[in-house]
Amino acid sequence: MSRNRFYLTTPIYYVNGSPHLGHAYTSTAADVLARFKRLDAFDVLFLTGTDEHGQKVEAAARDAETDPQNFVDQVAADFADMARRMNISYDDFVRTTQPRHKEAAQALWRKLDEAGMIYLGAYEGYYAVRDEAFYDESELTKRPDGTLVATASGAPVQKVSEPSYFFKLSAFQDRLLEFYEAHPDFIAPTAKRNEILSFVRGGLNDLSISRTKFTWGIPVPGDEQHVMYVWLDALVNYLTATGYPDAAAPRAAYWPADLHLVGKEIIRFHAVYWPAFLMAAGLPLPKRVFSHGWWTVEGEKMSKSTGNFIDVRPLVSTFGLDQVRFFLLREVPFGNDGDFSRRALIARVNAELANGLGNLAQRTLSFIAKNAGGVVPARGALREADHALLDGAASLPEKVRAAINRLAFHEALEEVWKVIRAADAYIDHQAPWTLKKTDPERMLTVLYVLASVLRTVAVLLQPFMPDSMSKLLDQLGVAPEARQIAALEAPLVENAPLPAPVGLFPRIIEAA
RNA sequence: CGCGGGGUGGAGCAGCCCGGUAGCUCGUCAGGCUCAUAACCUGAAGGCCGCACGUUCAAAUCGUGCCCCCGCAACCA
Repeated sequence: MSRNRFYLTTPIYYVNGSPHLGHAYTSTAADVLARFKRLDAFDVLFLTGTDEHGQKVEAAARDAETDPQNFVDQVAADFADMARRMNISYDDFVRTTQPRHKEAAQALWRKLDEAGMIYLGAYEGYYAVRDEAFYDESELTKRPDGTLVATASGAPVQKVSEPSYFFKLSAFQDRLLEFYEAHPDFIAPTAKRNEILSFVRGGLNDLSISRTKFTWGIPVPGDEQHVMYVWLDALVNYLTATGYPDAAAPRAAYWPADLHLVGKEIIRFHAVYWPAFLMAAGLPLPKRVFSHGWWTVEGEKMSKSTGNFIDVRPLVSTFGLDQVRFFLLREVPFGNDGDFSRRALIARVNAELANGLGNLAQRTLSFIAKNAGGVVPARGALREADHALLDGAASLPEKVRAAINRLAFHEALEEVWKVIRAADAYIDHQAPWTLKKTDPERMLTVLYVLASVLRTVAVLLQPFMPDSMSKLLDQLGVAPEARQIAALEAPLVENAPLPAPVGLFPRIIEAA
C-alpha cells in the first residue's frame, strides 16, 4: 500500500533577476506545508525550480556580457543557494533548460497540436527598435505630434506583425467556468477566485504561444523558426518533474498536483491558461491554486526603480534562520499583503520566540535539570488544571492540521501560542518552586505536564522551525523516530535522561 | 463608471466568507512571583469596529449609498 501522496509546487522563479524576499517567502510557505505533510505521514513530492527562457533572460545575459546558458547557470545556482540557506526541503529542482523539460514541453505542444488546439496566425504588437523590445498598448504614450512612444523609455514604436502560433483559449471559456463552479476550492483565496471568474466571464482571446523575434527558448516542434511562449514552456515544469510524457515514470502517479502555490501576480496563468492547456491535452487538472500576497519593505513597495529588493540571506545571518522563517509566516495572514520591517521582526522574535516559547522551554527544562534529576519526571495523579492544559495541547494537532490545510499558517501559529501562553500561566499558578518544599511529588507531576506540552508544541512547530525544534526535542529526550504527529498519541516517555538545557532563541538587543 | 485591497482602543494588525461576550503583539498604569532569556503571571485604563440608511430578536460581521487611503493595469513571489 502506498501512502497518501501529496504533490506541491512553488512557481519556477524567473532568472532575469536575483532571488529576493518574495521568492524566499513563497518557498518557505511551501516548505512548511511540505514538512507538515511529511510529518503527517504523507508521501510528499515538493517541487521548485527556475524559469530560464525568454527575451528578458536573453537581454539580461547580454547586459551581463555573457551567453544565456552561462547566465542562467549562475542565477539558477543563486536560487538554489537561497533555497539551501532557507532550509527548503524540496525534492526536485527543475530548470527549464534541462533536456527532460524540453522533452516534456515539446511533448505537450504536440499533444495540443494533435488535439487541433493550435493554429498559425500573426501576433500584432508594438516594437521599439531602439529598445529591442515589444510593448503592450497599455505601455505606450501618444505624443502631441501623433507618434507613439514607449512610456518607460520614450522610444518610438511601430506596429508590427509577427507570425505566431495560437492556442484556442477562446474555446475553453465555458469549460473553465464549469470547472470553477464544480471545484469551488480550486482558486484561493476567495478574492482571487472572484477576480479570475470575472476575467474569464469577460471573454477569452486566443493566446499567442510562440515567438520568432528571439531564439532563447524551446523550439516549436516541426517549426524551428519559432520558440515556445515562455509561459507555456514554464507551466509544463509541473509535469516535467513527474516524468511526463512517460506514463510509466516512477513519479507519474503524483500528477495531478495537489497545490500550486503562487504569488498573486501570476494567478491568471495558473488558474486560467494552465487548466486550459491541461484540458486540451486531456490531462487531469491540479486540485488547487493558492495565491499569496506581497511584501512591502519598511512600508515601501519592492521595485526596480527604488532598488529596495531585499535578499533574505543577510537577514538570516543577522537574526537567525528559524526566526526569519517564523516571522514570514506569523506576521501576515497568508494570502494578504504585508510589510517587512526590522522593527516588526525584532518585536515578533522577542515577544513570541524569546519571551514566549524560548523562555517557557528554558524555565521548564532548567527547573527539571535542577530539581528532577535531569530526567523526564514521573507523573502522579492529574488534577483539573493539568487536564485543562493537557487537553489544550491534545487538541492542537487537529487544529494545526486544519489551519495548515487551509494555508492559514498564521492561524496555526496562533493556536500553538495560545497553548504556550496557557503553559506560562500554568507554571505561575502551580508554582513548582513552592511545591519543591511542600509537595515534591506534585512538583514532578507539574513538570511532567509541562514537558509533555512542550513536546506537542515542538513536534507541531517542526515544519516552521526545523532546526530549533529539533534541538528542543533533543532537550526533551524525544527520540528522532518519535517526532511524527502520530507519535503524539503516545505519552512522553518518563525517566528519559535529558541533556543540559540550552537557550533556543536569544533576545535581540538592538544597538541604540 | 478600469480592476483590486484597505479604513477596528496610542502604534501595528486578526476577526468579517459561516451574524450573537471585539482578539493578538507593542505601549501605559497598578499588583504578584522569583523557576526562567530584566523574562513570566494577575488585574486595570483605553474602541460608539470610516459615515449614513436598511435587513434582523441581534451587525465589526449581511445589503445599498457615500467619504478617505493604497496598490495594479499580461510575463516582478
